[in-house]
Amino acid sequence: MPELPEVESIKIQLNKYIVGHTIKNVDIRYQKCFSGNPKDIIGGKVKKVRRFGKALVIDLDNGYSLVVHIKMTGQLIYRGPNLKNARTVSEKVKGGLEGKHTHVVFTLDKNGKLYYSDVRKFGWIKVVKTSEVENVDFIKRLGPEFLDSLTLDKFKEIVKSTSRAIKTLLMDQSKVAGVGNIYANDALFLAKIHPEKKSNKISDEKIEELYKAVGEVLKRSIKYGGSSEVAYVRPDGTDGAYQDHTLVYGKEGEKCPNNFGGIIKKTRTAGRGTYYCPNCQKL
DNA sequence: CTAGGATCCTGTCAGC
DNA sequence: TGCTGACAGGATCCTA
Repeated sequence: MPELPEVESIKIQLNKYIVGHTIKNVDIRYQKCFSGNPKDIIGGKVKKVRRFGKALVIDLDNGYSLVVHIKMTGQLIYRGPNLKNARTVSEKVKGGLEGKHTHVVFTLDKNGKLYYSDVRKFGWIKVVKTSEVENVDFIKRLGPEFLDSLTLDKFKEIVKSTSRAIKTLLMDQSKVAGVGNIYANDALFLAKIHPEKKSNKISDEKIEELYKAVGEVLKRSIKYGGSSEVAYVRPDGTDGAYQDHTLVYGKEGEKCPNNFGGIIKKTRTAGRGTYYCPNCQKL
């Protein structure tokens, strides 16, 4: 699922492809995913793309911004002059770029296009004034960013402040921004902490290990271009590769990568699939 | 404060 | 083959 590394990968590519393009037209085919006035962005030239947790912000030079949350199955795909030798679009783009899951098409100048598609329709796009981006509900509620503003001390404070299961805490965007299911599972495995462990019962040493583990897992995935487990693709239309390098996520019944004989187990916590090695991650 | 469930949505897959 | 039901999941909201 798109989490911090996936959205970061999209951000990196969009900064390469759409910056400098002017938005000529917006074709909204599924109203529900779009809010704000589309007219406000027409004529705006893309200045920069930013990321807040799992949300993307496309800043224009006319004082407006697009805030995009792709949730699980949203896709942003660019076609145009900045993408030389356009690659074949991944088969994960169901129905293709002009298929029934394409909900918004931005026509850019110089024959560019930005397609937004989303099979499950959970994602959204909002037009807001750039000065108001930080007041968008989702962004306003975000906790500190891993790999950025979240220091070890701050992380310790957050973890010690609650008795909730550590995995649930890691995925709570208001506590820590950007971590979702895949990376919570893998980081807890790397730090050898049981997903159901009560946060305030974790030792300082273990919290530090976890802090490093999350950072490591996120950075590794960014290097792989994100994880194309279900629907994630990059704006050039290609898949990321982290899904081939997960530690425990999606590996129910397989041997634990530490090779001490453990078999990866799958359970559910807070309604989410949870994978761990009962040998390495004791409660 | 916490956990748990329902909600949004549709493709996929197991089971009959 | 074709239908049905369960499942997946990020974030939010509601109830207990």
